[in-house]
Amino acid sequence: MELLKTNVISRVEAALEAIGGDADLVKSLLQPAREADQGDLTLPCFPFAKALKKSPVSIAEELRAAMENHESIGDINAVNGYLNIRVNPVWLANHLLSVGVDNGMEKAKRSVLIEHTSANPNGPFHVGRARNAILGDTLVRLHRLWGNEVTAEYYVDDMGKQVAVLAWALNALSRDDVEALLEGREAPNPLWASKPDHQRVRWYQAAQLLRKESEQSPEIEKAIGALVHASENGDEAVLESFEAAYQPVLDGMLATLGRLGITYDRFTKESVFVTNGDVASLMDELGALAINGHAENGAQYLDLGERGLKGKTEFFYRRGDGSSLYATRDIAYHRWKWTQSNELINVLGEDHKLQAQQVGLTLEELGEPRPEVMFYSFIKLPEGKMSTRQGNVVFMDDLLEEAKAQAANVVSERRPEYDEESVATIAEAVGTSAVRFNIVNVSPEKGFTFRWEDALSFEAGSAPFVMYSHTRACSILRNVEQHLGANPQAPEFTIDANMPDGLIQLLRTLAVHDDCLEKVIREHRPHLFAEYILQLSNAYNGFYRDCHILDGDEVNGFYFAVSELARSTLNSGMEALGIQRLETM
RNA sequence: GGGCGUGUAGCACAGCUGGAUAAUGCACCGGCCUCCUAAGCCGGAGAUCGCGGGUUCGAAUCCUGCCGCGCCCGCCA
Repeated sequence: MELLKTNVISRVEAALEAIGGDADLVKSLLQPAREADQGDLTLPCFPFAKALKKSPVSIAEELRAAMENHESIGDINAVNGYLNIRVNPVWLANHLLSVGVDNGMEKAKRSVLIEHTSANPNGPFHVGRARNAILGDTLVRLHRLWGNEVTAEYYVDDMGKQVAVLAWALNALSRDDVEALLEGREAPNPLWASKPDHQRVRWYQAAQLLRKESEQSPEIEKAIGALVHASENGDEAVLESFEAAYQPVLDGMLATLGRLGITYDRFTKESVFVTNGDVASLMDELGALAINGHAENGAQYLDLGERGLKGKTEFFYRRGDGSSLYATRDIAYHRWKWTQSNELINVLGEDHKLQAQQVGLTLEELGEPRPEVMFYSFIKLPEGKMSTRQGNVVFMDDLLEEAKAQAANVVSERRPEYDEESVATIAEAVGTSAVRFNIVNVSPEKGFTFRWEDALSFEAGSAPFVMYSHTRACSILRNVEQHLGANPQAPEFTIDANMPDGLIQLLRTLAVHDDCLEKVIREHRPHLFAEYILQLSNAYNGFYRDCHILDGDEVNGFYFAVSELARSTLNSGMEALGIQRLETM
């Protein structure tokens, strides 16, 4: 609890000095107490034992006696060698209700460019890719909650083999060809018959099969290779045909993402950096570097071993035929990004770790900073890795549809009085929120296996739990407004020093909102904020249990003010996590 | 083989810039709707923190060795 710490640190330091200890250690040692029932802040006294030649237990006791009081301090105790400080709930309530949860903290607003998703537009958005989009979008929202200006950017891979395959297939294969080739595979879901991403992926999959199995494969490879080559040399006509092939697919993917509340401020096409000459001049610059090397066929690389890269140290950026590689274009893209913003964050799968390092080291070699990266592990199916190519996927469209259907079952079971339309609205909100939450809730670097029963969990520890607490708060607001009738002014109140546990617990939870958010922003770890919002919901439920805002004819103004603060904090936190905020459910 | 990551109750997952009794959810056992939405609340049971060494007053957390799992090690994207 930074709020309490800033208020009491000088007293702790003074007390320590008074008994002869090293006060410089307090800053790093004074920390949030793990045993929450003991206090909000704790100072372990073990490190002082040697210098003072006393036991930690007696040092803690002496400190407790030497501590000068402060209005923010509720009580102080010394247990097992720890000096524990508990916040004064009345002071805290006053502070939060006048200043708000951001503690009046000085925040330097930054401008941040976050690139995420950037999936190849060759088929419907599937769950394997979802972690990137959901983590990225959540990071964008969290930065906005903190007050930063954010540009969310999608880097469109509009050249290279994947798009070339799609473009070739749409041109060379008839619908009958495609269906004949894919015979025996699972039939497409008729629900998405009119969605172009679901249609066109059939051509892509058929082409991949042909490339692998057909006897005419060499010719196909040649045709596709020619397209790739042309695109990489900036052939406008080919690039246009590529765009015609992938754009409807991308639109379909974006429709799916939109259903999850994920949107982008800008789309930047990879090919731009080829056609505008940035890539060519970049390659010239790289060629002049001291660590540049030439292969026999004229290909060029940087030897990044000199810059600390381990393993294979040669990083190729130019092919023998003079064309660029994906990573080369990525470097050009990053140089451009640095002209757009002074803070860059990329969301990347763990398979990009090596390349991100190569790109980062090369940027440094060029005198540019390297971007920050949030890496995540892939979502796998119990049967193994997902792949559009092999048709071994769970499409996000299907997951969301299933989530909605299952949520609708729950809603109509619990609220038989709701009409069909309300059920559908609630089910959509619950379904999409639950899917998002179950993905942000786990730390990105942890491997993740997709299981339907987890993705569709609607109970405590999931999005609906949070949504439910929020609707309770909304319901209270409605009831109070109704009660106040023609006189809608918020009731005046005095803060009653006699506070139930649930109330104190809620205030303490509200007080650490910004501690958590600050850390989450600094370390790119959205799951910690998801956990915080869960705690806040839980604390609200405890408050709801202990504090009746409407008691007979009376509105308890103090409780109502706390409820409203919790409601708005939940509301903004849910927005940051992409959880829908329903007023009834 | 090398690099990076990961291993915590039956399952899932938090804690990892060292600090008290390892948090939470599911599943399991028991209790709570004449009272602001029970998608909730209260209580119980369940953990050799992968294994071995080391550093420390103190190790899930740091160091080291081993084992399992994942990703990467293309003039692909």
